[in-house]
Amino acid sequence: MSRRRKLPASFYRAPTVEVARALIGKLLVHDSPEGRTAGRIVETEAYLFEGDPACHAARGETKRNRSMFGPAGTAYVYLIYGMHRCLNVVTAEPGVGEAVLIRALEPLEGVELMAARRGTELLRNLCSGPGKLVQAMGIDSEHDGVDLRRSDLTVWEESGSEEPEVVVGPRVGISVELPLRFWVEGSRWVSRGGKVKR
DNA sequence: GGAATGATGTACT
DNA sequence: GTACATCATTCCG
Repeated sequence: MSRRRKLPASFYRAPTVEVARALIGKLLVHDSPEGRTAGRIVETEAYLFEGDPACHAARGETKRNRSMFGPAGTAYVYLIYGMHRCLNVVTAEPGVGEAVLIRALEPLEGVELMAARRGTELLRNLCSGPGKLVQAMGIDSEHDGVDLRRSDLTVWEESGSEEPEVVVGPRVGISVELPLRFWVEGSRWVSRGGKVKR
């Protein structure tokens, strides 16, 4: 039987690319009044302050990206395309302005609650995209700026769980071609309908 | 004050 | 594969 341990603060302070890679296989858990939902992270993307124009923090601190400049282990939640929200994990030292976008989860707990929130029965459509997983997990703008170690939204690692095989490729929807996207090789839970390009 | 834009998802061909 | 819904933030004037 595997045991769960909350990720220590030092985990998030590592270089952003390392954190993005290491977050694959970890567990995202949300305890909401409706119940608990949890999933295994299978896809992430790193956003760097240096040389990465696609990073929200690239042009300095604004009202929206304020939490990206907070301490490592802070959640950064923002609205995209006027209708979807995305969840990021702030990394590195405070003030650096780097983060990891959580792009897809393998649903583990509270699957029925996820399905109700998403309005679909199809398991593969619950968390296979940044906007989808935010909706399925019941995350909203209230979670922008919360501490992922001391709030209802937390990240865990499982002792004894096998290390997934992680592969790297270019990010999705970004014109800047950098190998900053990480996902589990062959996973059916990743975004883009599982059709991954390397 | 106003217009352009986007780290997406869904529906439809 | 392609169209488009929809709005907070950003940037320009």
